[in-house]
Amino acid sequence: MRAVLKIFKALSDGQRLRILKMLEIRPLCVCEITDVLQLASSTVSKHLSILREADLVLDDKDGKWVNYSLNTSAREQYINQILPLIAQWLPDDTTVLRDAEKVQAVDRNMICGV
Amino acid sequence: MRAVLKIFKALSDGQRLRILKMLEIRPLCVCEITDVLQLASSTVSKHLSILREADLVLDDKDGKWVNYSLNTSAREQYINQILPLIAQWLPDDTTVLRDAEKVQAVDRNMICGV
DNA sequence: TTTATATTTCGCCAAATAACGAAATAAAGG
DNA sequence: CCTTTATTTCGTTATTTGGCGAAATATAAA
Repeated sequence: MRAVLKIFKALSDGQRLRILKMLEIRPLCVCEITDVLQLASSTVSKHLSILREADLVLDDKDGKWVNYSLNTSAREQYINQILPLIAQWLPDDTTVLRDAEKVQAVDRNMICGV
Repeated sequence: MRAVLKIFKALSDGQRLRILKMLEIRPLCVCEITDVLQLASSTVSKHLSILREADLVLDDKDGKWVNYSLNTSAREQYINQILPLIAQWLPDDTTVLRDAEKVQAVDRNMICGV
């Protein structure tokens, strides 16, 4: 039950849901997500660690950046079953749509280290 | 996003997950659930109201009892999609199994108003 | 009508959580 | 090596949440 609870707790926050919906578009680094959510980078980092601990996302180090992506082929069935559900949810949510536009436009070389 | 968040928040508590798994067996009244979870009835009532607000369960008044049941045919797709997932999860969880045994044995006429 | 029972609501307290900024860590580039 | 940049960790604070018991509500039974 611990694993399931970790997943639902990870999913029970608006900012983290927004992050997951953004990662459906493409992998993102912390500062790109920070730019969209308009939160402190330490806060975004914490959210991402909660998503990672729940196995919902993967982190790949790429030089000074850490790319986060959806864990679309997890060992756990929970993840494999719930991520597709979320992927088809909220297609018309205004916040999600606005975030998606921002993700399209964002370039880590421009926005990181302003 | 509010509706989805409400659902995930409702699912992100161990006691409420236990309640949902118990309701997979059969509808239950508050005092039956209270007997299994060993919490104050006011606490159980609060948990049930959170599950109801999320549309995960229905409440049917039956005399002095209120029967709670899974909302297996909800209007919202979220509920229709997530309840079947949960139904196939945690089949071997020791707490869930122990709760299930207790649900089989419990009789509201015996345990309510001890 | 009075009493008993089931449930909900309310007020309170302790623990968990989300947010921030500052400091620590790690890698890139001059 | 030294500086810059991206990220994480830590300490603090405000808010939320889960728990309880007492009081309120509603129905059944006597």
